Amino acid sequence: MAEFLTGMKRTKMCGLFSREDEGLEVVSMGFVSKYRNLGSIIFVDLRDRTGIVQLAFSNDIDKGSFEKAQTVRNEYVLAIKGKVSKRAENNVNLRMTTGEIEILVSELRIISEAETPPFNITEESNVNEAMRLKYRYLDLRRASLQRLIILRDKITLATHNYMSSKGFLNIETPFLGKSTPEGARDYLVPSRVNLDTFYALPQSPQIYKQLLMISGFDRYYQIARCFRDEDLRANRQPEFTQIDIEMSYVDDISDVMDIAEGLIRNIFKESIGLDLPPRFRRIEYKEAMERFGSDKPDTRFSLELINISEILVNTGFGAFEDSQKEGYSIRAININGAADYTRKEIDKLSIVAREYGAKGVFSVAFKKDGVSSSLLKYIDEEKLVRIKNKLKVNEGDLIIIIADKNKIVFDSLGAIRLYLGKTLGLIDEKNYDILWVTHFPLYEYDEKENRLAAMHHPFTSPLNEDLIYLESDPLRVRAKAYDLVINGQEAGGGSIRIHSKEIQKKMFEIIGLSKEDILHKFGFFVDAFRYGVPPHGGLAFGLDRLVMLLGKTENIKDVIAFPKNQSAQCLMSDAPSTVDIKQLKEIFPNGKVFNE
RNA sequence: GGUCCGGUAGUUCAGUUGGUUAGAACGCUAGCCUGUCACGCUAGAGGUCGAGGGUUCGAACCCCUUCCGGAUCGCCA
Repeated sequence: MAEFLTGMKRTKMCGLFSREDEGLEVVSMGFVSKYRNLGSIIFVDLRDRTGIVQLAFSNDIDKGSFEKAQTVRNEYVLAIKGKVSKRAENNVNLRMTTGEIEILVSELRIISEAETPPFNITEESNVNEAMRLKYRYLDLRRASLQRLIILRDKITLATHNYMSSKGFLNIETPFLGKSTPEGARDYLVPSRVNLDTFYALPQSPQIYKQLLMISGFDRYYQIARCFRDEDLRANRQPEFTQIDIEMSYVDDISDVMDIAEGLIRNIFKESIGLDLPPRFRRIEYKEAMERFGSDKPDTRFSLELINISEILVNTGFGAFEDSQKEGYSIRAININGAADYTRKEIDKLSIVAREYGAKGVFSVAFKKDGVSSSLLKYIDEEKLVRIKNKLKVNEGDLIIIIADKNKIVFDSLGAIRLYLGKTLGLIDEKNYDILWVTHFPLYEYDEKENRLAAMHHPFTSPLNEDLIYLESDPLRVRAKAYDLVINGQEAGGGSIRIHSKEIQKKMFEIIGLSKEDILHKFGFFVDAFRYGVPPHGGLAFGLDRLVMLLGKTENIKDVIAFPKNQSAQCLMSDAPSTVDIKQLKEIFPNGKVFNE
């Protein structure tokens, strides 16, 4: 039978006991983490979120609690009264922070019994993720997960403190909003009061925060939940959290980046005690793509891409012929000391490349006894020397070449670079590599829709000096946009926004929105621009990704208390689920869900 | 939507050129044990081999279908 706490007040949490408590009468509470019955003495590891303390029960200390302790099992919830005692020297456990003491129990209350859990709640247990998600509340008892949830709290607290200290107001924006089907799919919520109409859950508070600037709040931030109905990944959930920031009277990207740097520095300091440099490196988008094949480069290792189009043009080799065309190129990386790679190892790189649309890779191995490559027929000695010089090749090196459209070359060679960085152990996992990527293109070409699309979002301001190309050569226009990249992951990004109604109108036109589209989707937003708009800008950090980076985990589920699985289901509560027909009839009384 | 990997005891896994009664570790139950901390020792319980169909004298193993999970590409303004 479960007992009550009545009269017992906890004096200290389990993991906080130390030698200084020796001799004190204490009250402690927690879960049974481990139970060791040695016959005439019983040890229990009592666990709470701060750690573990060892309890000792024996006839010599208290007969009643000793007998009761014999019925205790793992995961029981206990409350105990006892005396902190220093352990004999040969019984000290140096692996526990509380290992120098134990509590000799004089009163035991079994507050709650527990059935045997469906899996072992230990750090070593390596359990199927579906099982862990079904019993999420048990999985969360593990210290390694609690550590991440606690880290998340430190990060949000550091955020609130810093933003408040810089004069930013924490303002909430609606969950129930208007569907704006640019970009990701919206989660829709039917309205019962207004038949046949729908709210959409926000993909981000973007429009609201810009309206807050138009309202004159000047500096806003919010730790905001966002929703996107897209397919999931190891680092993507249908609902996720952003640290969302917007500020007025800014024009230059540095105005926002300075605040963001301060925030990130404060977060690192407060959460893991790490001092970051006073300035983060900056690299322009074009350079990031050319050197690393990525707009979120992992610069913890080199292995950079080199453009060799110029050398291999006019070789007469079919696969290289396109490289003369606009938007095509031939690029290579030099893998030091890899000349003796087997066919299989090179094939593996080819497979990586093909995932990103490349047809395959060409290799040139500079072996001791000569150069080996399927391209030798097409490359004469002079070209070979030029390649060697450009890629700084030494004997024993292997170069990998990809020729295709720029996007494919960057994506596939960039992926090979990352693959090699990981598998060859070129990455120092202890370090944090932080940099800004700036000067993104304002537009990209959407081949499927056959139109221009905003690379960031359609409220992003063009660079002043590129405004002249807005109509004549829009793909040449760069944006006042910036991404913060940490260890090759996009931690956050933002931009200076358009504050001119003329440019905003032009922007909508260029991405192919008709007058009706603009009115229907963004009418209220365009209206607001008629009544005075302070120049403004901001950015958003992915909170979940920040916790992942600082907590050194690769799985976003580890940093969210109750995450969804890859099919966007909650295996614990079984959401989403069908609903009662009564509920449906209230929302769709005519049985009409859509008309075409 | 495509591709790849996986599903055997409560958990993590082993197990096929198709052949008696499907194993191990941890966990669980019972007994013993006064210094354990991955306690130890002894004994025991526990399985529709994801599901359905097929091939075969015989299927965890081979074939087909299907369900479930994970990774990844597309997608994620």
